[in-house]
Amino acid sequence: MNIKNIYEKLFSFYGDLHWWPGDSDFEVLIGAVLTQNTSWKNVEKAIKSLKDHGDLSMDRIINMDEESLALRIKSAGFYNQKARYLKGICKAIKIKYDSLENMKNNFNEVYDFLSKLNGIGPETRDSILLYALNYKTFVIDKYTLRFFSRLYNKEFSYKDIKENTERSLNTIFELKNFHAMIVELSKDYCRKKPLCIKCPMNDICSYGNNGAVPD
DNA sequence: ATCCTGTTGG
DNA sequence: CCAACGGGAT
Repeated sequence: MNIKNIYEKLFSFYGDLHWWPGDSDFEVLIGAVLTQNTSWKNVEKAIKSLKDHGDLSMDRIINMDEESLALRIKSAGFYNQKARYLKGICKAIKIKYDSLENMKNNFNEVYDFLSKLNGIGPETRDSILLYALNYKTFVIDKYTLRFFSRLYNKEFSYKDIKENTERSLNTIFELKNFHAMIVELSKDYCRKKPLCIKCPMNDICSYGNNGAVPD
């Protein structure tokens, strides 16, 4: 079973999940930070709150004082540090690139740039690269590692899965939708306490076939 | 290993 | 009531 087959099997169950919703690349970037350890519903509220009081632009985040920004994004949790992160990230982008459009032509440089920013770890970085900047890169989160380790009954590294997936899937759409489908599967079935019996991947999963699981 | 924190679902 | 949440920093 290779990555492409896993993708197809998931796709026949979930189809196109339309990730990531957002009216602009910048909104996607903001959402990537806001959603850290937070459900997407609460991020939507935060973004709506921002939009209700002005347009969502880099300059506005930079010029907004940190406390009122924190208040606007309160529903997303961790609002003090996220407000600080967002301002710092926007300032750094403004200084080095001026706009997100100017970040779309140099993967290695942008990858290193994002990696150094406070508030952007591996998953947020990869999400921004894939969903906001449209680079052909795969997002690995803790769901992805758990999913693959159960599927093959083997521990994989971040690099293992990332390189293998980027080799096997050819389009940006597939990379976007693969991550989306793994997240949905992990919330619906491949949870910490998994629901293997009803899981659409059960018949090819080593963990599901050993299945010490509820009905 | 702990802190950051509001919201929702079971 | 508690667990979980498209994590990251120290």
